[in-house]
Amino acid sequence: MENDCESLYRSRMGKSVDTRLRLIRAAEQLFRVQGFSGTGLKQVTAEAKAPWGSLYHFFPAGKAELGVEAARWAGAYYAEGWRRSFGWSDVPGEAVEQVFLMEAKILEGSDYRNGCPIASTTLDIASLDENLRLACNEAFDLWRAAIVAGFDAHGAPGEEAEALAAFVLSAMEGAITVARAAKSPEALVHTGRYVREAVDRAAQTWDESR
Amino acid sequence: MENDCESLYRSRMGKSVDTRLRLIRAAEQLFRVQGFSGTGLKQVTAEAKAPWGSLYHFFPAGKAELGVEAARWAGAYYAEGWRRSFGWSDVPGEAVEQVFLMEAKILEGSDYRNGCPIASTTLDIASLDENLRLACNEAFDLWRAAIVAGFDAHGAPGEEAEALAAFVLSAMEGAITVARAAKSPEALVHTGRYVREAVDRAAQTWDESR
DNA sequence: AATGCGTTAGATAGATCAATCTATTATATT
DNA sequence: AATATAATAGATTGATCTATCTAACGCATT
Repeated sequence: MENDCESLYRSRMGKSVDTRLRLIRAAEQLFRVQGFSGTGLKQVTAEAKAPWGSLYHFFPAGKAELGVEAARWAGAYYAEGWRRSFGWSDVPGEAVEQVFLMEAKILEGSDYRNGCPIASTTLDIASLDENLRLACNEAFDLWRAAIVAGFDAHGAPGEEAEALAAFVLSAMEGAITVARAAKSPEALVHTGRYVREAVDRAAQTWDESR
Repeated sequence: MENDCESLYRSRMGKSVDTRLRLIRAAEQLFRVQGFSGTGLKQVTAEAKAPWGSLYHFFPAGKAELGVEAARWAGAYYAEGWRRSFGWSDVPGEAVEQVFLMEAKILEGSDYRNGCPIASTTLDIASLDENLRLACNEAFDLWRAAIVAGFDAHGAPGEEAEALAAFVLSAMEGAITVARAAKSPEALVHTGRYVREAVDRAAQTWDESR
């Protein structure tokens, strides 16, 4: 419903959407580095090169609303990343491990600052703001669904695909956290290997001829 | 060095250590619920029922120092928990899965507020304060070492024990995060099961007769 | 040209933040 | 008992935070 309004809105207006999107993306990037609570709105407008007045023009409910939109944006964007990753290999375990290794590269390339905006927002605010918690959960759910779809395409039974995807997503999120604390890719590399083995083993029982 | 000073200090003084420890524990608990940046020092003193002046008496460097001590306390405390958990079962995979299920109970019993103080501090501040990052990393390292010791006791080769422990720890941290966003134990239950299977499979190759 | 609306612009308020400061109370040692 | 030091107590400061407010600007359509 709101999405329909939004896309209609976007098709009519031009420049303003840029500002709105720049604010969302700046928030999302800052939340990755320093969390939701650690990020000030002044900093968001500065990073987005957006005027202060525009922030409350586009997000009348303030920081919480911006957080929800940042979570939605990250949810949709990285779900697409997961979808693409399953095209990297016909072996689902291999594709999943590649995501871990790619994430390790991203962390290394950003001095371990470029983490997950959903995880940091969840740990900061999920217990205090129900709307933000739901937005974070929906982002995780989109990612989980993308992983499930990747397993489904290889004939995985629905229930196993769901459980396995929850495991893959959890392992990824935790490995990012541990790797950031250590400033080392080790957690991602080791976790990625064990996750791949688990996926490969599960995939052996799947019916590829479906 | 500082630890020697501290224990000497503690053996002489009585009540003050209570206050100091109450501040650390209050900080640790608040960081779990709402993260490092989301927690105000006023709130810490209120929760600890400690006078404001005592905070800067015991932690002259302020919030960062309190965060380091909270991370150290959590590191030592939960390392002991991991150590105990390996006494719960002779099968290491079973013991590890029990930790996942116990964590699920802790989350359920706290309305999914009682998360990991190290993870939330890492995602909030690890990129901005090197001392805090190191303290978080040391906490994760203590936990990882405790898990390694559990595997070693079953004859695991050192290198495999290290990698497997990094995987177990990452999966646990991520599952807590995802479970909190969902307000559901599912991520912990599913992740715990796949982690147990991975540990069991690895343990089959270990020499129990050492 | 005039009108209307979306957007920009930034000053400002009011609350809260971390941190500093002085003074008082409690405790241990001499 | 006297002294020194640790700990308590809380007022206060200056910075920063979120949010509100008014005014101006840009750009359509009329």
